[in-house]
Amino acid sequence: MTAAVQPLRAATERPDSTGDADTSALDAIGSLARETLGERVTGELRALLVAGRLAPGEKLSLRRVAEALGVSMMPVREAVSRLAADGALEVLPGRAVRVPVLSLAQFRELTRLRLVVEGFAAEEAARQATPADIERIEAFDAAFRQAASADPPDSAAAVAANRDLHFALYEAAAMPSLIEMIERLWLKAGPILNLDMRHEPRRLEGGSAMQAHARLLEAVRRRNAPAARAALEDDIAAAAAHIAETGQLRA
Amino acid sequence: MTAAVQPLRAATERPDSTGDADTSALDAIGSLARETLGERVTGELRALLVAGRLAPGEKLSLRRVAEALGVSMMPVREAVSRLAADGALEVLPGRAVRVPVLSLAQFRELTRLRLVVEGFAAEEAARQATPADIERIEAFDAAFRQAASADPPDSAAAVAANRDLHFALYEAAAMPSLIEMIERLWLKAGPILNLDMRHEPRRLEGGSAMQAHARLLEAVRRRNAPAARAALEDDIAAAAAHIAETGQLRA
DNA sequence: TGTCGTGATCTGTGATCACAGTTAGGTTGG
DNA sequence: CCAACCTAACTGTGATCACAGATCACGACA
Repeated sequence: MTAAVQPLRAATERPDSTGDADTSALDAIGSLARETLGERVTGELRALLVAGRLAPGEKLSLRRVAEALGVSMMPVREAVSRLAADGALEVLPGRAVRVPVLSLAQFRELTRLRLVVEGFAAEEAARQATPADIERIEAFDAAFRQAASADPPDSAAAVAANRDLHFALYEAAAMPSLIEMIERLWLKAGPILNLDMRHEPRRLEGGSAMQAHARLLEAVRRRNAPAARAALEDDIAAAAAHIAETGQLRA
Repeated sequence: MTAAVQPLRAATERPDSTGDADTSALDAIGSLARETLGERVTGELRALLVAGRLAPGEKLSLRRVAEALGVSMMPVREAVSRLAADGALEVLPGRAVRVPVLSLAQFRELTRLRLVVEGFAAEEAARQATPADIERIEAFDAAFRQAASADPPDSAAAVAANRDLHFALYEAAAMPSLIEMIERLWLKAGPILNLDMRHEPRRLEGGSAMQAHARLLEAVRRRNAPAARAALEDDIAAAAAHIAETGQLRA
């Protein structure tokens, strides 16, 4: 019950070995600052959350997570503190820490904010995207199509590709704080959105996501900011509508 | 050098004594959850940051802050972790933790995001505001006018009233996650914005802020969402322009 | 058989200790 | 008089211990 948390691999591995293809070796030297254990745990939990690997309402135990990750309780406390500050986790007064269960109203608010913020990001991306940016987005789009069109659909790969696709778009806007904002929104909405996709991979077959992505890409290629926003809004709204209908949300 | 941090008052005071007039006694019992020490420290530091009491580049020492607040180092660590996760504080690799120094580009990005997000909040507030909401905003507006019109201007009071005015408006939108987003933005921009106002209270005399507030209030009273957005955008843009010209921002 | 009490076990929170790395200041050698 | 070294004090990070409170299961009583 307690978790899909797995041991952190190779504590000695170079922290900058995460394949950011566009960072030069020189930049890597500058940020040679070793990743702290707490940051590593935070990243691990964040990944689990946006991927929907941690279900809403699921309880986490600091000691359990610490043991599973092979570290002391201390870094886990730090990670949970950060995530709780973001609303990505919830720590009940005297109880345990758990993944928040969103009410329908909260989910609707989150969706409205995503429309505003990610819509703005899409506009800006359409204006600023370089050919290299567009190529990256196209690559993730292809990966998403493949995962979603498979039989049966590879939901885990689709979730990952969808995330990569969206953030490749947002990164094209070249606004770091904006990306942080969007990551926070995804952290909150991720558990329901992607848990659902994991449970009902058939949703992918409708193809509404693939269609929206196609329109989005075309708009970005033509530098049509309003069209990019519209396509992205459709993508978000379609997924949200499905969740609001079938998802398990609190009253 | 190290800080305007002051001891936490009355550790035994009831946490639910914050006057939420619209919560029934029964609900208050439910949320009797005592505020944790770490949360209290977080709140203290947040207040100092948005008020510009902590200057950009100023270094903080966990032990110093802990001693000043009369608590152990532990709660301070938690608070700093949270604020660092939000980008409101910055912890150098092997050095100390300090208030981030924004570059001009970062400040401009922050301003653009504020225009998008707070502009949306103003629109929504104009649509949803109740008479009670409007009264609260008017009260803070009056306080701001008084502080800004005094000779010499009471910059500290003006900063506080300005903050209260803006957040009273945003709270009228009744979107909790939206308010969290805006608080995060203020946390990042607060140090420069309000440090400057503290150093150059003459800026208040121009009256551009008061004028924008007046237009904002009038728009909200008439439920004119676009006008409210426009007025707020002018308010933000005017202050930002002043900072970008005279503020001390990194290249 | 149903219900309440009770203790063992778990929870997060806070404090204290230990440590490696950096910084700054003072001293010594040129 | 200047520069370089070197030591002492400080930094955040991580681990371990102690504690109050909540949960849950088991058992006794009605």
